[in-house]
Amino acid sequence: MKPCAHKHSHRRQELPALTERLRRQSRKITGPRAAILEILRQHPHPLTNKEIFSEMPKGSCDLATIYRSMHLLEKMDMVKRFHFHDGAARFELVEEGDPGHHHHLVCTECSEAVKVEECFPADVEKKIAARNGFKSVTHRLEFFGICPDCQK
Amino acid sequence: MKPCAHKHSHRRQELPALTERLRRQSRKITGPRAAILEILRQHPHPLTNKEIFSEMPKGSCDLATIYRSMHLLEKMDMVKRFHFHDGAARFELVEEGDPGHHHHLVCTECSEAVKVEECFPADVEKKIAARNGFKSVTHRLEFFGICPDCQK
DNA sequence: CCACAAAATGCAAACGGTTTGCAGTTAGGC
DNA sequence: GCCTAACTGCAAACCGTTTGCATTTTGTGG
Repeated sequence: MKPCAHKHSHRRQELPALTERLRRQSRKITGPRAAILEILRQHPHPLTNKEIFSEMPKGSCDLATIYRSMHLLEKMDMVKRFHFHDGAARFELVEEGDPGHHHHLVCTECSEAVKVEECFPADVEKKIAARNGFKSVTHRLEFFGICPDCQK
Repeated sequence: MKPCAHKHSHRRQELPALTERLRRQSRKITGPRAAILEILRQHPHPLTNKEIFSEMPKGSCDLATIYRSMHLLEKMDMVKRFHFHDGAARFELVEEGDPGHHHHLVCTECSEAVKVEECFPADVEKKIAARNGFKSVTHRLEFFGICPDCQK
């Protein structure tokens, strides 16, 4: 079987490589954390804490632990947090070194999300920042619509 | 005194014109609603429900009433709802007929927001929608950074 | 001008996502 | 294997928001 060659092949990070990053910061590799990372690895789409929770062998860890883990992983730049239309935060694994900045096209009916490669023009963003004297400017951009399945 | 001639003069809608829109849909002009509209008129920036609440003569209405009013006004396209970095929804008055689609540059420290005229290129958005078979696609875009005051 | 129904309000309880304090558990460097 | 920093479960609290219900108000049509 050939190595994966998708359009935008994010060759999936191995679990050991991920736990290695934890160890490097003297954070512990615990059951819950390994499970969370494995679930994120297997779902290349943004997941809510609840979704992660329900993917885990039931009773294997507390929801609060997931919330805490996601904060940790976020601070370590191992996951990126996204906000869609509903109130719940969603998380995606991020390649090491990769800023993980990208956007999604999200279905407002079923919350299905597809990655969008296009981004807001950097030079325009710079101009907006400069014009207003703001520093460290980024943006949050998501597209919303009705996906093919939900159009029926 | 000359009529206002700001850079982006949104000549402010008169209160009677606003209440007229309510009446047209056989909604009632109540104390709370008039107060809310007046407060929005005087603050050309997105306000949270709590902010609106605290601008009102204290005890003059319940927070729940504001939440309900904002839903009504939103459904009537009289206000637009925005989401910044913190969890709270914010609202801005919208000119009649105007879709009210625009963006903001928001300070992550103090939540000050300035309107941004630039928008994501419509043709690119169309392409993204078409490529994925999505219908009725819009976007949500906000810029975040540190405002001049908070840089010190 | 009044009566009346539809619309709107206050209050308090409940909600969903998220955070936190605390006491007990565990990973992993020594 | 020991010991401590790191982590966990549990339950309570938090924050923005929504809702049910009994009561009040608006403005219409008579």
